[in-house]
Amino acid sequence: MMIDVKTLCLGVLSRGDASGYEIRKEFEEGPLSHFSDAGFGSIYPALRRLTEDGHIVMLPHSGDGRPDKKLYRITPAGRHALYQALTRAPAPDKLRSDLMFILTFGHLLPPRHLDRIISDRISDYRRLIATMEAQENQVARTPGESFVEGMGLAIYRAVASYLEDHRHELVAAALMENQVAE
Amino acid sequence: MMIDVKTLCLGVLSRGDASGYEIRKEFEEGPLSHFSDAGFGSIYPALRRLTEDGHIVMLPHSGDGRPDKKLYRITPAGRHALYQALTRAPAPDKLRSDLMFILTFGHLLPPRHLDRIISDRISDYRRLIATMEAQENQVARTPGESFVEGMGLAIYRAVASYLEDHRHELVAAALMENQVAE
DNA sequence: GTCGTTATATATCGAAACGCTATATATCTT
DNA sequence: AAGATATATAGCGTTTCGATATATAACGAC
Repeated sequence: MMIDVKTLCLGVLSRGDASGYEIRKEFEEGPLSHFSDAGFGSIYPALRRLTEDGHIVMLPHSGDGRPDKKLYRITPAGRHALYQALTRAPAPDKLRSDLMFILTFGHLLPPRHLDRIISDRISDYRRLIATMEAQENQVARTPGESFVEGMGLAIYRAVASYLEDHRHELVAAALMENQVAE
Repeated sequence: MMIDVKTLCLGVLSRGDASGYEIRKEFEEGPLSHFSDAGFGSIYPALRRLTEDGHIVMLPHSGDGRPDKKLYRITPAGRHALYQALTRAPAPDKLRSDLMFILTFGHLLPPRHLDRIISDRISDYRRLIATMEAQENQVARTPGESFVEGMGLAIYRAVASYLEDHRHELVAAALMENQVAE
């Protein structure tokens, strides 16, 4: 059974107080962004449930900045719940990939479309890899964060390289299928 | 916006008639298993919606075997809907990984637990890679299927190799953290 | 200073999916 | 024959998704 959004939020809050919006930002840009995702529609209900569970508390308003901003802090009970989750056996990873689904039928598609989506995805990954490499020694990271950042990089490199090395095979199959159809 | 379970089912049915259970089996064992997943709780409602949409039809009972078995067939309208989805730009891939979440905090965990979950995951991947490699020339595949199978293999190899090459770094950090705590 | 744009911030909603359970039939093994 | 496993459909409460709504603060251009 996979780690749920409540636990993901506890993970973010274990590193410091945060608002719902800031937690969402962590999922988009922080160390968690490579392997987690959660939208507002799940974060806010999760924060409410965590508050009811006593795993987090909402801090009193600081009086400066945004009057509507709610800051949350993890409690000792929340740290314990997080630790329980971290010392359990991990569920298998789950990947959802439109690209791979589309490429399964790639030989049946217009070669131009096929070539475009592969090119675009290679560009996306190469850009992301360059950004991560540029940040590699600029950002303070824990050993764990460095480890998974490296792991994410290894995955992105493998995918980009595979697409670069093998794209011509699939595009050729699409061209041949195209000729057979004519 | 990601490809939904309806479209995934159309993809399976585009290769031949199938029951709900058989579609689920494709997500578990077939070419789709590396990058898609859908449980019965989403497949059956999706099949019902696809039937209402006119994208699939339920075949008359064959009279032999299971009396409760419902076989579905894709319609021309269903093929068109699938084609529309396949010629759209793919959404970014989404990975959910308990392992990477746990490893983010790995240096804070008991080194024995850490070592165990990494070892287990390496074994899982090495076993999966061996199975895929053994099947590589035994199973009839379309060019698209071969392409994404190779892509899946490249990812699994990258992850297994990274874990093998770098595990000692994280375990050492956990041991040091352990000593500091004592 | 004003106005428009962008960022920050919380919350909600309908639809879809998740994870599990229930029930039933067929097939296989002992 | 009995028990275990595989095949088969379906449902259910909970969670998540993806989008939208509303509001305030900050920023940039003029």
